[in-house]
Amino acid sequence: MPDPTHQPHPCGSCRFYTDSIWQPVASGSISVLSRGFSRKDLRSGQPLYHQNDENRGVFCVSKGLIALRTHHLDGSSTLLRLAYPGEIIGFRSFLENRPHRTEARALLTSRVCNVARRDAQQVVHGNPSVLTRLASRCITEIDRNHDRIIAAAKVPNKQRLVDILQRLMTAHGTQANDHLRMHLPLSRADLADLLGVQTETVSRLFKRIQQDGTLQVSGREIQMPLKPAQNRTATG
Amino acid sequence: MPDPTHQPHPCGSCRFYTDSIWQPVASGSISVLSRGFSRKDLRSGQPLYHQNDENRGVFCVSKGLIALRTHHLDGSSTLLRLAYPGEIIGFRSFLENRPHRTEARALLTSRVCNVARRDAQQVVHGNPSVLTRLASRCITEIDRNHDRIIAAAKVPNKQRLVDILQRLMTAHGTQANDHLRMHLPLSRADLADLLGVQTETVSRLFKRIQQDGTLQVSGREIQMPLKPAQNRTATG
DNA sequence: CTTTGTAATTGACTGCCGTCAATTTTTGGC
DNA sequence: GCCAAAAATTGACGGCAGTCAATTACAAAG
Repeated sequence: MPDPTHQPHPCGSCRFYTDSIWQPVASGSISVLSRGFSRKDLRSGQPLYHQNDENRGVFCVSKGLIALRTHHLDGSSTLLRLAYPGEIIGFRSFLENRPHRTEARALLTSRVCNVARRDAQQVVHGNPSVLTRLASRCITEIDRNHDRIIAAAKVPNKQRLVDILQRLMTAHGTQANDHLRMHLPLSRADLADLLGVQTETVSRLFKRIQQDGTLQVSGREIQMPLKPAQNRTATG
Repeated sequence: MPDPTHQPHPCGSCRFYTDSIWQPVASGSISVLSRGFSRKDLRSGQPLYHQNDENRGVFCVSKGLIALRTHHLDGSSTLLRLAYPGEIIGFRSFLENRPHRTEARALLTSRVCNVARRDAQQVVHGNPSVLTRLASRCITEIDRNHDRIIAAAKVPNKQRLVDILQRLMTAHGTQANDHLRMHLPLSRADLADLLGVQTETVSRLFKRIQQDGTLQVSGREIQMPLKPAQNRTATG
């Protein structure tokens, strides 16, 4: 921008700009935002932060897929959340000023935007609407968790696995002929941690799903018919 | 009123005052708070609000026990949360300006304080610290949900039931000799909804727990040894 | 005190999942 | 292309939970 008094909003060109937690913001805060703003590209498998790390601000997933995972004392872990593009992560430790309780790790080549902690705090203090939007994201997370608790209690594991795969397929699948294809970004162990079962069970679930004809699996390659014959869903 | 310029804080005499979301607040907001403030006593089984009801403000449990439950289309339900004294409820629909997604119902004779929606909104707008405290409660709820998701995946149902009973015992049990006693405020169906199992399973879990000697059950009367000898080996 | 409906328990049976163990397949480095 | 390590699958078996059904215990109303 030629005019330094009118810096562009760092999220201005993002496809999630309208839903950004950093928008709207007083014009004076734009420079603070820009100062703390940075992008980070992650390769698949690369960690963004570790459990117990100090918070370094709020992160926003711009591209890819991030797994939020807690490690337990017995060495096992639970995959608490898959963060899709447009979602923010690290907000709990940011708001509560505490270390991260989960590890964040890219499952795909990903891009994550960050506003450094101090600057983010300054923007929040100067713009109550940002806090309102942060609270809104917290509530979205609560709703997500409620859905998961309900699903764990009411939905058979087979269907829960299909639901996870469909969500992933929607976000990261590619259309080929009359099928959707995807290279599964999660290991069997990850899926097991997500479902709360053992990896052997995930293998058996895959076998049963495949026998139903819902989808075809070969290692991490997954293919499903375009018209979701499963479930409800209005077919044209 | 003796001195209208120095109204007392409506939560001032509450034992949870120091953790109140309505504190601290600008002195000018006290009168708004007081205007919207009300107490409500509930008998056991009495609903505070229903699923899909419009939000009427933020509620704070002062005494008793409130169950937050969602009803599903198939007629079943899930008990998403037990709200203990000091905790707030209804904050999601308040912050998001949407109908309640859960039903709130007293499981014990309870007292609930309320700040009416309009007045609560006014106080929030005038006092950013209130929003910070609300966000903090949201995060507490997220943490609770995470704990529950992890427990559902990692902890056997028998132990989960014991954990629930111990929490209830701590909050509502009475000491008698070397035992803690409690009249269970939840039905078997409620416990089943909380664990995500069937009522028959809850019955069988109770039988197994009793055989272990962890506690004694007779209908809704529960008794457990004062020294928490459960887990691991029996006491010598 | 009885009645009547609801809540809770018990039994029988089936099926899914955990566990242990043994392969087989895939992956990453050379 | 080969090798070692990791990931995934398969099999066998036991146990816990779901389901259906029947019975018993409890509680509110007359």
